[in-house]
Formats: sequence, structure tokens, C-alpha cells
Amino acid sequence: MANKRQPKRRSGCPLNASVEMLGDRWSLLIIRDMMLLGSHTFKEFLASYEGIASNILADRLRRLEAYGIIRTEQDPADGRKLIYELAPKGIDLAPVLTEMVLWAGRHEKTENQALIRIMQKDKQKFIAEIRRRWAYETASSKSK
Amino acid sequence: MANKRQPKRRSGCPLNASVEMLGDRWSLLIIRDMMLLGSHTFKEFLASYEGIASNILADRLRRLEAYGIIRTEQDPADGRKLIYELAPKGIDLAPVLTEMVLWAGRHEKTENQALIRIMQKDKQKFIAEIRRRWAYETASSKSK
DNA sequence: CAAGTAGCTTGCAAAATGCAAGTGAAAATG
DNA sequence: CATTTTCACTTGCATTTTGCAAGCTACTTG
Repeated sequence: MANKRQPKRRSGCPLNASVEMLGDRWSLLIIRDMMLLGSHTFKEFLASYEGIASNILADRLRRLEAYGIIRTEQDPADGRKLIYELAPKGIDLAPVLTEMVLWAGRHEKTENQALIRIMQKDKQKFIAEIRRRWAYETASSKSK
Repeated sequence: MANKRQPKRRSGCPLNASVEMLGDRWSLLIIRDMMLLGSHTFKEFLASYEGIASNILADRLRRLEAYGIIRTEQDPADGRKLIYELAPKGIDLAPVLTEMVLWAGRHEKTENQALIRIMQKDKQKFIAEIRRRWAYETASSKSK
């Protein structure tokens, strides 16, 4: 179920591979919620401002897991809850998200100028901090 | 027609803005064709390996123009042809494309390893070269 | 043990996508 | 200079994806 084989790629181009995994209206927003807001549960993703429908969310989470971008664990404290977290492949999307945010910041009127300014100031540091935070979270969730 | 106002954004998040403009299965591939392959015409985009349908292509080109990412000119030498080129906003997508290519290169089996190696070797140089090439192309098309 | 709550699924309508076959204007060909 | 080709699309229709509202089931909480 987690490893349903994809039918096949439209082409071998690496950009096409990225687009096939991430090129829709929701996947990157889910990853943003995990990476920047620290969301971990179905309910938190559902509550995010853009308002994804629950069936679409379930589908996207399944796909992202099948691609190895996120992974799922049972919450040891609450048997109803699943904890979604970024896999290393998902954490490696930090530079992609960063560039997309910076691009929009440069060309569109958007909110969250604070985030944009932090990214502009030192992109590498920002990405390094995301990696550090996730190294910590993964370690701590394993040690529970 | 080129400036049909968007209904409204789902949210003010800069990443959401990017996703609303680029988050589909074709837009970034069209930009890739312009940026990396030097495609300029409808026919060239149609011929690209992934095989976009002509009605979808027409729609994406219209949208990308409406967003200010590409622009259109008549070919002075052939009245049937339109020349599509990247606007500055489109050229500024080079870092986004680069990171997406590098991410796929790191995590998927893809072709075009040569491109990936060039990007890995010196990302900034690669992006600078795209900018330089486009500065030249725009200048030369204007001077015709 | 009744009333939530979390994470889904289901059914159905609406929108987006894809395919094949046009169309009209402008070039190239004979 | 009439005919064929090329180019950038459009049209009609089937298929797929998305979105909305309403369940449903296994837990947990009071």
C-alpha cells in the first residue's frame, strides 16, 4: 500500500520527476505545514488556512508516503492519532520551498514578510536550521 | 485577455502564491523548455517529450503570460509565428528549477546526469549563465 | 458506558485534463 | 497564382481529478 508502484514517468527529466511528485495544488503546502509550522497530524493539516478537503488530504498523504517524502508513526500516547513526519527526502525539499517563497516574495504581494526577510538574510542558515530542528525531532520521537 | 484578474488567493502565504501559479503538471516544464532548451514557439513546446495536449498548452501559455512570467511577440519574419520568451519574473525562476532538479537528482533515478553535475558543481554560476543568456536573447530580439 | 475525537471513506457534482479532429490566416510550393 | 503546408490555436467530447458534505469506525475522555 505504501509502495504502490507508479505506472511510469512521462519522461526521465529530473524536473519532470519533481513535478510528478510535487506538481499539484496541495503537496507542497502540506510539506510547508510540516517544515515551517511543525504540523504532525491529519487534523492540523485539515485546519491549515487554505482549507484542503479531507479526502484529498488523505490521498496526498498516501502519495507523499509512497514517494518516501514523509513517513507515518502511531502516536504511542493516543491510539487514534497518527504522527506524520518528514523523511530525509522531505527535509531535502527545504531549498526548493525556500526558493519558491523567495520568488513569490520578489514578485507578488504576500504576507509573512518576516519569513521572507529571514530567508533573504541567510538562506543557508535558514535551511541548516530546518535540518537541525528535524534531526532533533526525529531523534526525540525515536527515543520515546 | 492577457490580464484576466485572478479570482483571489486561497491565502497570503508566499508559498501558496507560487503553488497557485506553478503548481500543476505542465507550467514548470514549459518554463524548463524555454530556460534550458531555448524553446520559443508553440510547436516546440508541443514537441517536447512529455507530450502536452495543444489545448492545455494554449491555456498554460495564456496563464503564464497573465502572471507576467512569460511574454509574447510576433515573429517579424513569419506572420504565423509567435515568439514566447521569459519575462524577468520567469528568469527569476532559475533557482527554483535548479533546486527541483537537484532534489530529484539526489533522490530519484533520472536521466540528464550531466545537467545535474553542472548544477551541483556551481549552482550560482549555472544560474548566472541562464541570466546572461537571457539578457543577450532579449537584447538581440529587441535589436532586430 | 455515553459522548466526543481522530482519521479517514463514500457519494455525488463540478472542474480540469486529455484526445482527436477541426479552423483560419500566413507561408511555401509548383 | 492556385494549391498545399505550416502554425497557432479551438472545439467537442470522454475521462480523470477535485471539492463538498455526510458518514463511519476505532479509539479516548468524562
